[in-house]
Amino acid sequence: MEEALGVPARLIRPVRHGNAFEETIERLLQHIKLGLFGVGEKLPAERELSELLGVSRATLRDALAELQKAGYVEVRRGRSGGTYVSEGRLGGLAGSADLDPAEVNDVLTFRAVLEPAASSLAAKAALSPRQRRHLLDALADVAAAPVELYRPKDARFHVAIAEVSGSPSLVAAVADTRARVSDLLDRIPFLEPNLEHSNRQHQEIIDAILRGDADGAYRATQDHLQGTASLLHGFLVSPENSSAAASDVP
Amino acid sequence: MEEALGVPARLIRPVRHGNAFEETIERLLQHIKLGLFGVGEKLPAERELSELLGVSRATLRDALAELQKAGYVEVRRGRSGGTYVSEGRLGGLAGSADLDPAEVNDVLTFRAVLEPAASSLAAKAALSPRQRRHLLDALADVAAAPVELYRPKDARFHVAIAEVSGSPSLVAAVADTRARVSDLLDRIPFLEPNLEHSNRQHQEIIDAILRGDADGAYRATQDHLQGTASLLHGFLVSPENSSAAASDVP
DNA sequence: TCTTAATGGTCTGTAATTAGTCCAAAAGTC
DNA sequence: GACTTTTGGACTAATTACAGACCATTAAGA
Repeated sequence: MEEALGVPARLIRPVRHGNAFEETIERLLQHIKLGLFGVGEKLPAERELSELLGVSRATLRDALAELQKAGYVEVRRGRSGGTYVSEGRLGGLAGSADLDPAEVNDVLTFRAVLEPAASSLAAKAALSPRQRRHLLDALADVAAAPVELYRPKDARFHVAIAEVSGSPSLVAAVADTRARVSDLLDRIPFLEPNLEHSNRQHQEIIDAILRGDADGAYRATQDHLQGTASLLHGFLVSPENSSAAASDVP
Repeated sequence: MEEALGVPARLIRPVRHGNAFEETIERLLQHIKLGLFGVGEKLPAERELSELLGVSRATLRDALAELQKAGYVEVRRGRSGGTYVSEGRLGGLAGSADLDPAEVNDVLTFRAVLEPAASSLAAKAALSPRQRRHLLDALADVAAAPVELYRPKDARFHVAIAEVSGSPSLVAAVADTRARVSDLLDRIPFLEPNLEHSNRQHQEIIDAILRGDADGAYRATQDHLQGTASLLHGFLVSPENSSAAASDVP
């Protein structure tokens, strides 16, 4: 695992991860899967969305056409038409497929760094009434979600916490990492999650944040992540792979 | 600051930040400024580098030509020729220029999340002799650096800590954030940094990591970041901008 | 010394991407 | 019902980016 420490090649990452078309599809899919655009809701208009994504309308349209063909969205034209997120079609096909241990460790470690910190920052921030409302809305939303919509609502909830932490970079990192975890979860057989337990933990996190208890929020979030971490680690056979990933960070 | 909470538009980021040419220049510059390629050292060969950066050789060459024109690198042809990092020309022109308070807060907050966590993870990991050596080398390197080379060596040191933390994503995030801080520092008048104090803190961090003291490493890193944070905050006039940024995360 | 290998330098054809314009449908507004 | 606005749909020309082949230069190695 540890070849070439310090050799620049190890630290040089690709500037681009595929062409604009592919990256746009991936980004849109990420937003849909993370519940950023709820089922049945409308995406921004093409002209606006292409602007937001920093991509030409032509490229965006190619990507949207692909998503439409795959059944993720429906497109209607005319005034108050637009691109609408389809029902169903969430959470991929629970095919097995091999988890890359390095990817699992990386994403779980990184997430264990980001999310508890986000909760802690949220607790320390002087939250406006709007922000409190936002958190409570997200909490209620995930608590009310049926099992098949749980994952996106859950993701949306955790991103909401990052949103009130005051750092856009942190929000982006949390969203990216959630998407990566989601992709990993799509690759393992579906296990009925313990929604009640999860919701209780969500409540704890929010309670701690709203009463300004940074340490409590940090620890509650840490505990909450543990479940997914163990689940994913359980699907890595080799006992060598466990390492310190997803363990706590003070 | 808090308009449109939860509205998707806020969470949609550009897929690309400019064209491939610009992104490549920026990335190379980042690597040079962060001391990834030391002064006088040779960058990987064009064919290899273009592969690593995921960009065509033509585009990479355009970018290198630009860097050459700006005096950052020198190019020699023939066998064992290549692209060499020039002396001098580091650390931009200490022009004043306006700091964007949002950017300052974002980057300092994010960094305060990432770096202490990286140190803590490094302390918890079972470090191989090579990894310990890598850390000690980086430490010695920064301690021996003359003032004009301090910034890149310092950055390299902190990236080295992230490298042994076991999460490539964390390494990338730390490197990116360091680069952003560096850009901000370039925009304020040069203040002679207290190198001795900084080096003592580096030593403390490494000591804690090597003896496996995660909490100690976390706190030492937190303290170390405080200096830069105060410095940058000092250049933001409005008292409203301080917020919780760069404060500690449990 | 001669050969070879590693490197940057140059060119060409193709594909992806963009910006811009105009068209067509649907729904609101008067 | 006629007009206007908002939306997706379709085309074009220009630019950017790419892959690949080939040339030129230099130093290492036989």
